[in-house]
Amino acid sequence: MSDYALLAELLFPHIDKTPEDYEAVYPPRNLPEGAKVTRFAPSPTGFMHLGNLFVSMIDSIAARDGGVFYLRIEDTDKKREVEDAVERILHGLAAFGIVPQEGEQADGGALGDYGPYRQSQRKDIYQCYAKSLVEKGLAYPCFCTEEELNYLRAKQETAGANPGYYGEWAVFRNAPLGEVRRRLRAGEPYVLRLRSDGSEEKKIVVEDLVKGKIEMPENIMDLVLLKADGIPTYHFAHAVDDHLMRTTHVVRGDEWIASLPVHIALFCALGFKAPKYVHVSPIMKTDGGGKRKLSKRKDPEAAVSYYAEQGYPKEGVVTYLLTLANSNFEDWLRANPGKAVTGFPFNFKKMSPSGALFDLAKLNDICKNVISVMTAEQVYDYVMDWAAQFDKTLHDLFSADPCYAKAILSIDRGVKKPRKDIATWSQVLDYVSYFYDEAFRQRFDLPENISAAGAKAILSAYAAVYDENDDKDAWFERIKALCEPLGLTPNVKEFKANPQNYKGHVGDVSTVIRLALTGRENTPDLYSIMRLLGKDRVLRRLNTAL
RNA sequence: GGCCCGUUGGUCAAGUGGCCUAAGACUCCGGCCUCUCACGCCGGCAACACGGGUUCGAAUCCCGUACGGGUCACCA
Repeated sequence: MSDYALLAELLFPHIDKTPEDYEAVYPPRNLPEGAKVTRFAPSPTGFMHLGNLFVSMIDSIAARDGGVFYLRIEDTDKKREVEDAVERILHGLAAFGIVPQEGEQADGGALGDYGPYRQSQRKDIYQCYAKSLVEKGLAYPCFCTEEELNYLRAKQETAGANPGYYGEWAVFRNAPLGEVRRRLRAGEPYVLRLRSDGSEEKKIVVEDLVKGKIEMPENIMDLVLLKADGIPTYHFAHAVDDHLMRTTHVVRGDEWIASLPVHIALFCALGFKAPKYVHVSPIMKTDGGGKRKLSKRKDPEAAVSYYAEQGYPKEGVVTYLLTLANSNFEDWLRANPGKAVTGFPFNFKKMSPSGALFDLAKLNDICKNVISVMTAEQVYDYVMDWAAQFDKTLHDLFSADPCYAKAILSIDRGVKKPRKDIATWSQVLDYVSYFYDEAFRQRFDLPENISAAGAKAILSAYAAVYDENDDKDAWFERIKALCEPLGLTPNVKEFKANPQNYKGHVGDVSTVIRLALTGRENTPDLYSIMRLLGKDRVLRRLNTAL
């Protein structure tokens, strides 16, 4: 038995499976040609960053056409773990219509044949591959303490060498078997390190699907594979899991690019074929003069939950994100109205290699468009869902009389040029408030060109002739008829041509009425509003406005 | 500092050597429509980071500079 084999047995006596056993348990997936296997692999902190949503969305859309998108929990760092994290992650995704077909579930179970999907439950698998690496002389135990590592770094600094555990500096790289055995017997803690055979002179080349060709020096670090507690580092788990779970495309933030040499080295040492990499740029925001990544600590809009709370329609957020991912998405949407987003021919290569600035104005515009083409019924349902959780006042108002609520939402909806007033559900209460006596605050801010007496005259004259049975034309005729006795003109064009001849025009009349009925100068179509308000409310407001 | 990535209007971006007098969308500003507002329509402001090459010809290819970002853990 070789020293390596001896060492492997010494380190992992309890591991009796071989990599071949696992290969048999997790065979290549039987999928249609070209189908992609993607995964979302968060650590269970429970916090969903906008970037996480962005990546998951890409994962999920890439796995269409017979592929698989699964959720894997990377809980190799117990310090960061949070209760209920998986549930929160799944909720965060589902709120935007993203549902992994496979992987960890909220109830602690899992879907799929390639599990467990929680890294803390895969210890034996990692150790099996670690053992095989030791047998091949590609990994070894290192007994350095934190202090020793600090000392090493200090020494490298004074020597002008690059810091790190590598080459000549790797103290346990060639430790004799006897010493290892002695330390092991003494119960000294150790980590397992890769015995790197890389050379700085040589390059690795990775064809990234968004960044293109990336060339970097080979890895020379004897990086940690297994931590002192026997749990793998991200790098080692990535190689083992993505191979065994047969991931074809790894979509992740581009902060991982720097680790590419390490990952390539690991896939190579383990004898695996590396997946395709899709390194996406972070979503940025401006800060002072420059731009920076959306920060979990400083920016509330970095959290996916923010959009739910603010009441952004999920389709709007997804559309915006998709626009950032593939800028032709908006054009496609316009050309294919009503089609499900899953029909969009998403393309990794159309993703921008540089980071996009988050643009709230654009998001709002998209959301307004999205909501404007919904039916009143749909809007009502969404609003109720949102209000149930975030706005009791609105929820009470809307549930008291659903028909009335839907009638309000129907104004200028379902026509060729629908109104676009609403960007978020949280704006709905303000939008509809004057339809409800409970929420209506009567106030009358006199427009500049109208006197209090003039306004009063208009209101009383109108109250005298108002007829709730008028159709729209009759209604407008009645308002126009009010003009001349009061020194105004019903003809706006005429007014514009000879403003000196009149005190105002019919627009001023309707503005005064509008003000009395709604408390604001700008609203949707007044006639529709009055029909909904009904005779009693109209007359009461007309009479009490001033 | 080493290594890597990026850089077209205020923002997202099209563009893969001649079709670029550089598209479209958002924002902003005019105007039209109009009972107000919104919608819609018409129009406008506004960009290839800089310097060298290669080429008949460069936003596009190469080199350098500047600026921005990332990364150098027993975190992911």
